[in-house]
Amino acid sequence: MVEVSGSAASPVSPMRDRILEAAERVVGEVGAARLTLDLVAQAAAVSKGGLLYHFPSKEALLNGLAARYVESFEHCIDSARTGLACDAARDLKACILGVLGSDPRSKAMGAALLAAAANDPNLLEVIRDRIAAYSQELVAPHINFARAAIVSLAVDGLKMRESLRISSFTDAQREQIIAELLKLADESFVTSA
Amino acid sequence: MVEVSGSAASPVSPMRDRILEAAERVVGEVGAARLTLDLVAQAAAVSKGGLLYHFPSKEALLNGLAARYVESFEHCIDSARTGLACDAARDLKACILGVLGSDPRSKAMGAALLAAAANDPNLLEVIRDRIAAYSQELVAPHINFARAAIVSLAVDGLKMRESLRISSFTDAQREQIIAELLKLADESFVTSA
DNA sequence: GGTAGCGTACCGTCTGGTCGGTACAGCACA
DNA sequence: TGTGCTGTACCGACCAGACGGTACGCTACC
Repeated sequence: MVEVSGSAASPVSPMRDRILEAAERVVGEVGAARLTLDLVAQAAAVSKGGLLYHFPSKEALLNGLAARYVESFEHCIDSARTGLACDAARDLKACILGVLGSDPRSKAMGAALLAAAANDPNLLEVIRDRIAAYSQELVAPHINFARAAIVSLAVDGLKMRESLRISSFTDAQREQIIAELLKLADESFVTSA
Repeated sequence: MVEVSGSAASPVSPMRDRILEAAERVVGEVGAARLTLDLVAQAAAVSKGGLLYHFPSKEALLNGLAARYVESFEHCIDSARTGLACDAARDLKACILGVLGSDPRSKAMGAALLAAAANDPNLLEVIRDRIAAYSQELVAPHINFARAAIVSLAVDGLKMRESLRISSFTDAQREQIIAELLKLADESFVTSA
């Protein structure tokens, strides 16, 4: 798809990223159903031809959005993990802080998910796989499964509400919730016996 | 929007409901962005003219979907509340059981929300208001706010995952989670002091 | 005959995608 | 050094079909 190396080792083309960012903006503003190639092209300050050069079809663009969504999450979680102590609840805590850590871009990322889901439910398979993998990690002898699952579900729920802009928590309440989530994460790992 | 009363006091017309149900099915199958009037009409076994008689525009149809979504939730929660003891955590528990109580229809309801959000973000205002009202109830002197919020967020998260069909929990795991949620709901109300 | 409820045919616009063309950078070669 | 060739990146006009919405007809019922 991309040359592995060469003279121009550009990180997957700046124009591609510009288009994806523009697409996220458009989705956030006019809704996923009104996401048109013309609108995206306009928002990215590129011609429709130029857009279609990088994304041969609308489906390709949506795939790009979905992929970017997943990658962004992975990256946020990974970078959150590096700053955490190596206790048992580390991964779960990284999830909390990574997902809810306010990446300015992430506001629009939820819209990307929405766009993908709206246009083609099959695009959700990437996310389904990812969630299945994470859920699997919650099943272990020393973990209170249900409690850990609730933490991860609450993270999802809050993230989703914020993406759809239907959350009504104040910043202070949000902080409280995150703190409580971290506490619950720890509690999920205390040996019950 | 709807006549308050009149000769034909039919419970908002069976055809209307048939159309809305069909719309939910279509959204679930082909995605919110491909929700077309023709497709809905076909799924409801009605002509396009008939559809447009009940919903003068696509926006009206989407409004109907959003309203149905909210009403369905209210109804589920209310009916769940009647079967619960009158303790402090009653409302929160009703939320858990009402929302997650497997209403066969509710699978498609999330898709309706999605459709509304995708086509017109403003349609989410109804839901935003509703959530704000519920969130407000969580702020009270005898409630552990953060914990109660987490319960409600986890309910949302699970509901959302199931609506988008990206949940990977087994039935047994789901039961476990619901049981734990109920436990957490109770814990939210124990007097800390 | 008037109206509610629904069907059918049709229209204008929007939209995804195609296609021919342009600008330019690198490169070989004389 | 200049000249022609080639591939990349991008532009913009255009088209065919899809889609929302309109106009109008039909039937049953009062």
